[in-house]
Amino acid sequence: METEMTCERPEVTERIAARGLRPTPARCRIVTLLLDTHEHYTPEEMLQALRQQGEPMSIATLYQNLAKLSEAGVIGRFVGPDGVSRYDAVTDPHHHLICEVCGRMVDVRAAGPLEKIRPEPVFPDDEGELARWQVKARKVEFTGVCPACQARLERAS
Amino acid sequence: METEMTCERPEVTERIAARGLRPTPARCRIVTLLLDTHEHYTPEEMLQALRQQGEPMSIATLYQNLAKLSEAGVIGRFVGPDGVSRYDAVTDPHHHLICEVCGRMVDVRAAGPLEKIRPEPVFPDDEGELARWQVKARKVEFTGVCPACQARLERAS
DNA sequence: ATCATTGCAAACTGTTTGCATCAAG
DNA sequence: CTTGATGCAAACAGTTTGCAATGAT
Repeated sequence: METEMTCERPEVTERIAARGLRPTPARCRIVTLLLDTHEHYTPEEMLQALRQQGEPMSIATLYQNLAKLSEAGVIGRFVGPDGVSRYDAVTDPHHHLICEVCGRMVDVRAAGPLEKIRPEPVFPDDEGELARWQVKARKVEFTGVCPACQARLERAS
Repeated sequence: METEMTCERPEVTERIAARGLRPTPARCRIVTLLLDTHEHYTPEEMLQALRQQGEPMSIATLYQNLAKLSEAGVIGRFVGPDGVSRYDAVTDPHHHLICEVCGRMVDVRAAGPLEKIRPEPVFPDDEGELARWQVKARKVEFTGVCPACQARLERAS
């Protein structure tokens, strides 16, 4: 039972250390997993993935480290439409494209005049107040049908 | 202990019945609350609001009815950034403007060439697959600072 | 020696379900 | 009389925390 003291990959070690966290084995495994896939894992899914790699981890340790890593900006975190936290390796602001059939989600950038999109009131009474908001950012959630589901739907029709 | 058999307001009764649900007292109170405010209530907040109006309700009844009402399209539902469900009276597709300081959220429409905003890959490997997605909708989450928080921040500086 | 990390178990929060009671069609 | 609504209590799922053992500096 040898204990690996740092990550195998210097890339990972550096990424963690750069944010002032110690690159412990648990953290390295988490970050490596996220970097190698472009998945948006829930904690539970990560646990399974790590278990399959023969590198299991306590659920408490996982949650503790996910919190630290995401607070430090080493990994990204958001809450899915089902209310469950999800984590990914992309920390820069980005957007999501979600398949309305299977729920799959891919990271995307938004091309086009995003800054030109402005909020306007749904309720007329909000008009005045809305004008005094300072709008700083826009995040777009694209929904549609992924290629795999399009094929499946066609076949079924 | 008289039992009100339908809503006081025909508007509310109709809205519920139009979707094939019986306008029971509990449902009427929920829908009335959402129509009268433009809040995005969590179930817990609704419970408090109803209690203050002297019309409390069992938490189970509340959850059961929120599920039915939102599935039937009588009310809108979404999951907030904290992972907690929130409900509002707006069922048409719309967008949100969120204060990054206090978390307040208002319903907005998106003005501008929203259809012109298109997803493009973050990872080059996704390029080919991304082109084959069928993009159907875009939802924008605006973030910024609300007038009240702007004032508070100014005062503090 | 000190401080951070790990991980088990227990606590907590938001949500759902089983079931008995009550009201409506 | 049959079906649906209510509400209490128990069950659940995701997440957090207390704490003791372990490992790193």
